Amino acid sequence: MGRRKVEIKRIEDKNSRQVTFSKRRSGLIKKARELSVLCDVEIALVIFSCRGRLYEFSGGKSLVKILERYHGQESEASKDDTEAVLSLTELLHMVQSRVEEPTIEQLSLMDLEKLEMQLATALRRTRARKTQLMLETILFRQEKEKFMTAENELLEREIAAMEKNEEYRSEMGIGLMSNTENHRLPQMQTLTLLT
Amino acid sequence: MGRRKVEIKRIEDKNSRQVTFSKRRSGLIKKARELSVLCDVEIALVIFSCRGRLYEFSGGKSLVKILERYHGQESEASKDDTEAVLSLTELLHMVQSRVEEPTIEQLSLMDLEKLEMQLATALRRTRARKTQLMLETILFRQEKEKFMTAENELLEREIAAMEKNEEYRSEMGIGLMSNTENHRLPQMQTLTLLT
DNA sequence: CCTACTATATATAACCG
DNA sequence: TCGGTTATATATAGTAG
Repeated sequence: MGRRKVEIKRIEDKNSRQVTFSKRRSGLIKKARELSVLCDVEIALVIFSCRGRLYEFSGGKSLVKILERYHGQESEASKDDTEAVLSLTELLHMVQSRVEEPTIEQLSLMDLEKLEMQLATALRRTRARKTQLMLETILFRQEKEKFMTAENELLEREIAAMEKNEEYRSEMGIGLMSNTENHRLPQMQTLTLLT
Repeated sequence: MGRRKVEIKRIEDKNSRQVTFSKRRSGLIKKARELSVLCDVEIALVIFSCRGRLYEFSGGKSLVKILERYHGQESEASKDDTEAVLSLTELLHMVQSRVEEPTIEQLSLMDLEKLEMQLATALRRTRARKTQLMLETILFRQEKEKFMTAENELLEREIAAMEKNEEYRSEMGIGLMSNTENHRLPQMQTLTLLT
């Protein structure tokens, strides 16, 4: 639809390719909007120009909402993370707001990708850090437990030795003896139950 | 562009809305394809019909590839999860293969969403379970530590008492007397119950 | 639900400032 | 690079089968 028919193949002339891109892009977005309104359907349209910029249209709900149907409750799932976690949804919101910001409208895809990368890295680090912290805590407590167990045994042996002395010295041997089991056993039972 | 001009607002007649949807949808997809070819750009177009089906077009790379630009290394980041985690990318692959499967081409959006929900739920459960396990381990070790600290103190007191006795008896040359078990044992039981 | 047919509305290629 | 004009190509609303 123009002065002459055009073949559908890559336009080699850089200039007219850019012009055509600009015109047809707005046309496509217009038609997408019309379809979504006329037929009450959800449409997500994302266009990455080869040299940097991102254009999008989303009908009905926001692009984020529509794309969320792909993730299900991805963002819900990350709510229980200890530290604030940037979900994909939030990332999209950030990207979107940046794109819609008139003053940064010229923000290149490269910039957006850099931003993305940073956010993803931050997220990965946060999660890794959380895991590491929990592991460290567990390992530390394991070590501490080992140490205290050894200490306990030592103390108990000491007591046993003293009791031996006691017995030896007292003719009757008044009963201090069996008490070591009394606190060891509950401990063992507790361990067994909880482990 | 038809026999008469149409207002861009929701078509109330269900039948003609469906007809219009069918016609304009193919038109929109055609135009998206043309734009992507003519101008050598990547385009992702996703259409959710309100009653069930999903249509899509993606120019250049696959829809998955294009949408991946939104996630960056999201799937990379989840690799360190304990159990196998279905990334959005994998989910998209699944959805796409289902959609492209000729025999299941009639798979409804409801079915796809059910599938999604299941995957997301599984993922959420896996993560929650992992967190819970780690927390439980930490709490258990905290309690155990408290218990052992108390026990150590008691044993130390016992030793101190016995040493006192020792001294006393050494001086006076008299046999042993008090035992501290009477205090110690109830205390131990309480601790055991609390642990 | 398509397919086909038109009449008409729209989109846009080439051109211009 | 942008916005407007115009001639033409395309899309599609209404209709029938």
